[in-house]
Amino acid sequence: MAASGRTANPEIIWARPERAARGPRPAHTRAEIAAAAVRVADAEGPEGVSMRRVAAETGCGTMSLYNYVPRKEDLYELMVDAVSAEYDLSAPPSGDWRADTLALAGQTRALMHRHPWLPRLMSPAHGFSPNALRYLEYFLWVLEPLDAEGSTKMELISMVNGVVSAYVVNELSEAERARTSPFPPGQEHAARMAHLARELSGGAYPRLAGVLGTGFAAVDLDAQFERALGRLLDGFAPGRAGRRQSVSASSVTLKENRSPR
Amino acid sequence: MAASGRTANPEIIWARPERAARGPRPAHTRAEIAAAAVRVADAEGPEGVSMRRVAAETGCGTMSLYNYVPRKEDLYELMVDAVSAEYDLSAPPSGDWRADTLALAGQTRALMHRHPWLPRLMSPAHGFSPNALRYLEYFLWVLEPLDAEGSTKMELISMVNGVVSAYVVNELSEAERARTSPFPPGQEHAARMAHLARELSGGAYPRLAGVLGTGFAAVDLDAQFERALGRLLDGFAPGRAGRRQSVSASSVTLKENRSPR
DNA sequence: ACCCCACTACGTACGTCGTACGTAACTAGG
DNA sequence: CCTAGTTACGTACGACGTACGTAGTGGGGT
Repeated sequence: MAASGRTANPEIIWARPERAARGPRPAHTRAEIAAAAVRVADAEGPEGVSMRRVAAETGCGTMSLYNYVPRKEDLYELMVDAVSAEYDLSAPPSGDWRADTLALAGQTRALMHRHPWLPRLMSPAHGFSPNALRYLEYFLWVLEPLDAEGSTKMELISMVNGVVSAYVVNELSEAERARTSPFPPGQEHAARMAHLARELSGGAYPRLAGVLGTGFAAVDLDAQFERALGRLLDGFAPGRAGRRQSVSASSVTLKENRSPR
Repeated sequence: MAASGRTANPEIIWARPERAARGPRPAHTRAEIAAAAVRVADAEGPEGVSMRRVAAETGCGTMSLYNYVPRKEDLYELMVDAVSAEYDLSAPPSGDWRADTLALAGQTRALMHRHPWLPRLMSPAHGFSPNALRYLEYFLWVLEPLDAEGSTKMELISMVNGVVSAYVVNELSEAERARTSPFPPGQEHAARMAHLARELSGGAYPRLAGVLGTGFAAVDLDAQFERALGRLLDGFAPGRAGRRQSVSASSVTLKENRSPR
């Protein structure tokens, strides 16, 4: 009969014990495999993370990996959890939830710079890994001085992480594209810019041409990041909590144009 | 000798003419192929979009696709541009940049609900497609009443799109996971919830347990979406433009912990 | 102490993917 | 009209995720 490891249980990987009660002791650990996968992704990008490659990096046969990781998607989950251990959550919150949140966001940004594959491999469903729980708990601790409902706090956390992720993806997009591109470095970007200049010179996009024409001379990315996030947090600051009534009147709700699919 | 279509030019697909000067007239158009790919992605998800599948849907041989699309990544670009044509940008801005921006964000959200693969396939590098330029131009038109620098406006656009994308990914994550999961519907989610409950009952995450324990009874997603975005826009509203000085003092900058890679 | 069997390790194999390349048919510019 | 550049597409290659079979291993029940 098939071994229990083969029967496809819809189990979360974190619910499955690392070591089975019976049988020989595994030659590797989850942490080892996660570290190997992270090493591969750091060095070769997320597209380099294949079961064969990670198995080779771990030092075991390809199919042996499936004893530790039932599906490749779970390997991603292991990877995200592994790098999430890099969060430094040792210092207790200062009491200034705004500053602490910005510091946390800064850590997330740094994490994503160290592991550029993180935004692509992270998914909202990864919220149950040990380090994700640790991170969430700490974030809620940071937000304790904030006078808001629990659901609002969770919303804030999601928004902050979403914004950080979006911001970093923008920051890294050119580098990522250059890394993936099969052409000499810079050539693709040059072709893009040439095309953009050609389009803008046609006069069909006057406002865009005006904005892009003035140039983006050496913006301070760190300052821009803080400014953008600070604006988001301002929206959560008490005292200005009220939604402006002029909004919901004119904005489009989704109900009327949701697809029937 | 190799045909020019084969030599790998780092050209942007939008810079390459749809119809070559010489040779027989192509049997299909870019729009046809993009529509076919969108049809496949809508019906089977982004992982169903293979060159073979799209070629079959288009009604041509697999390798004939490469006459229209040099690489698969360019097919993604075609798809994103194709659905971006669904934006209704006919009405001139009302003069209320805040309301108009929320309406635009609502359109983006609706678009992503109709095409759930959009957030995953969209990349910041897709900003040069015809419909992306049209969208950007319109957005800048909407923002004309806002007294801010061009770079700030571009920042706002990026942030809004980032937040909308992050929000929708969160909204759709459970449905997407159910669609991808090889297990009976709901079973995976149930297993996740059971695991979460088990973890929380251990007492290691008291704040998280408190927040999640109160339950999220039937939140109004539309209202939540508007509230979240409204908060973001509040940060851009003039009169409160100044960054709070307490911020940059205590927040973590990236310079000190950027990886040398 | 022993045995049994769940479990580990891993080689082989299948179907699918992106796409390089060769060839035949076709069509506009000289 | 010729001919060169282009379209159409079949074949083929290497890499992927992973189902499955088999051999070996070691801990719990007797």
